[in-house]
Amino acid sequence: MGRSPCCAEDANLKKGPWTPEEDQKLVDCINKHGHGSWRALPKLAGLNRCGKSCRLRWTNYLRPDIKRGKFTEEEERVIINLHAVLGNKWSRIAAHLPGRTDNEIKNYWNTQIRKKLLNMGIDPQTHKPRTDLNHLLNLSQLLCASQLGNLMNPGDTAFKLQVDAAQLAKTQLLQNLLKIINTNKPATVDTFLGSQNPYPIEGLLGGTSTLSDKELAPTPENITNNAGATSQTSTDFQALEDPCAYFGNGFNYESNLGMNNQSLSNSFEQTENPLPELVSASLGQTSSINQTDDKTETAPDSTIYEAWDKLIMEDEADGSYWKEILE
DNA sequence: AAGCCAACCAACCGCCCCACC
DNA sequence: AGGTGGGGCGGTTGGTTGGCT
Repeated sequence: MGRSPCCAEDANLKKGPWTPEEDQKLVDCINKHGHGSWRALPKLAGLNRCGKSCRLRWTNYLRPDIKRGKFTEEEERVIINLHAVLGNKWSRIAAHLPGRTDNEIKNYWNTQIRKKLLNMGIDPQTHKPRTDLNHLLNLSQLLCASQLGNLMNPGDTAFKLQVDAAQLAKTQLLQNLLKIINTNKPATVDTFLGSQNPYPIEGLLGGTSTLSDKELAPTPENITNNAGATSQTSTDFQALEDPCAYFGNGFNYESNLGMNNQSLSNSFEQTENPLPELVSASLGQTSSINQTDDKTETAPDSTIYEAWDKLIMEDEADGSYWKEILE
């Protein structure tokens, strides 16, 4: 099935990094003849490369209008916003960023933005709060370990420390769940970018992260970046050429993504409770993404509550702890 | 100084789409 | 209408680089 590779007929074609000489040949040839046919171009240029490789080298590196260097904050916001609308359509996203190639944007997304969103507790694919429950599982494991240890080694100070840690974790979990219950604002990428709490999920769980420290450790830089994004409004979308055009008639990406001014102003008014709307985002609000990708959104919520129930059940043997907290 | 590791990014691969015959 | 070829796209790989121990 499928077509054979364009250059399969000649296994002697060169692959790998381009030399300056090859670059020069390619540029000269395109300047002289243009690139009418990529397949014919290598022969014309005197290159032992396949046409596809030439095209890639030209479009991703040698084209004169390519803008190199670091992405600006504005470019980054445009990428995030467009990705929320378009998904991994890198070439479509690149069309809105003059001088940037799809490959460059894709790399930047995978190496920088993706990590930033994960840091903020946002799923980079759905642009919604992460729904993996590794944190809860870890917490549960910690609780099990502490309880088991307590049973087996009642006099062991190390296990007592574990028990203390587990109780601290419980306290934080309870406090954060109460906050969430009292929170009812819609979740969008931009409310997270504008949030004062850049680690919504981590905040919920009091920092029992399962990602590596490098990936998730709150850094001054991250916090600064997030704070700097608080000025973002829907004008970021307005600044784009016309994202609506992608969807033909009737698609209102602003309202579907919760990007209208009302929701934005609401989100900024609630800065006294910076936690994300983990509950309302999936139980209440239904964005277009929700509607098209519902299958990924239902199970995690119930699992969160199951984990919560499990915690309560585990503590039922000794209910005094919860009585103390609730009092 | 050497080795290890993580991050970055250029380039490749395989598939898809579309124009042309 | 169906086959074929070329170009384009998105995912992935692997080489390079820089930081850390």
